[in-house]
Amino acid sequence: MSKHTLGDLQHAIMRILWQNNEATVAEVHEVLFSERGLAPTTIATMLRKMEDKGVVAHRVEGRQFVYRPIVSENAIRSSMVGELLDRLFAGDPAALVSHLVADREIDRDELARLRSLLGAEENGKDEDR
Amino acid sequence: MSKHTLGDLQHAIMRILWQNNEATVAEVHEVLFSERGLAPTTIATMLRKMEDKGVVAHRVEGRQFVYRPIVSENAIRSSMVGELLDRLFAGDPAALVSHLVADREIDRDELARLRSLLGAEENGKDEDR
DNA sequence: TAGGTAGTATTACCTTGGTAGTCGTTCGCA
DNA sequence: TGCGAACGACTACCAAGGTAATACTACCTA
Repeated sequence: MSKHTLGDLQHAIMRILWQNNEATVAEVHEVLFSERGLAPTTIATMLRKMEDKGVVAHRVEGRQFVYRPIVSENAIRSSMVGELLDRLFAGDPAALVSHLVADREIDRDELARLRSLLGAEENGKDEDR
Repeated sequence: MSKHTLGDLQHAIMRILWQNNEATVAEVHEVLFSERGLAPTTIATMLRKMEDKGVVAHRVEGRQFVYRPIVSENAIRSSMVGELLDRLFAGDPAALVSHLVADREIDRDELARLRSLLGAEENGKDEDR
């Protein structure tokens, strides 16, 4: 059941890898440098730690490491949402949704979209989880 | 805007305080000892750290400290759900709900409840935020 | 072929959550 | 009236996320 929880930076890195399928340290750094001015070694260190954790893997190309994600965005979402669900809402997803609504995180028109979304789910989609 | 994120133990402690309005270290320990066999000093230390963070406060009664929560469960939920929303769903609550549905975290009958819930929200509740 | 450079490896440090032992004080009871 | 129990204060560690300087290595070029 994995239990892959990612920190903020780790998630930012994953987002880049998910988008590009794979990326060198330099490529990841380029994005994260302009976004938050991080040093290249920070990215490299983080990627190594993430490889230890088993969320990414790398192959060597010339003298560069090309990293790729080995857990899907959906799997991460599932485990992190599941954890939040257990911690904050005693595992009850409906309670989470009702919080969203009560908290006005979801506004009028979003509600409409949601309602129709909830109306149309006979699609037995499995995804990779 | 607070940004009060709680760890697992911290949250477990808060749950007790929210339920009882206030509690001594011994009282919190009693619950958490039977649940996870923690030492009393662990609870005391955690409570002190939490007071530093500003999520609880204490008053002295005899030689005991009586702690009370100073942030509401709703405030914690808001900040933690908000953070997850930003991290995992680019701040889009509808995307979170749709993940819940797609992931089968929400089943048939829950969907029904939800749908009616989404139908009835003219309650301009403010809560304490 | 020597030197600069690109790029990874090592090492280090800070913070926060979690866990708990030991220390010091004080209160109540024998 | 002295001693043990109760209880908070201090101190100490570990893990993980985050951040980065420094060290090392190998390649490319003048």
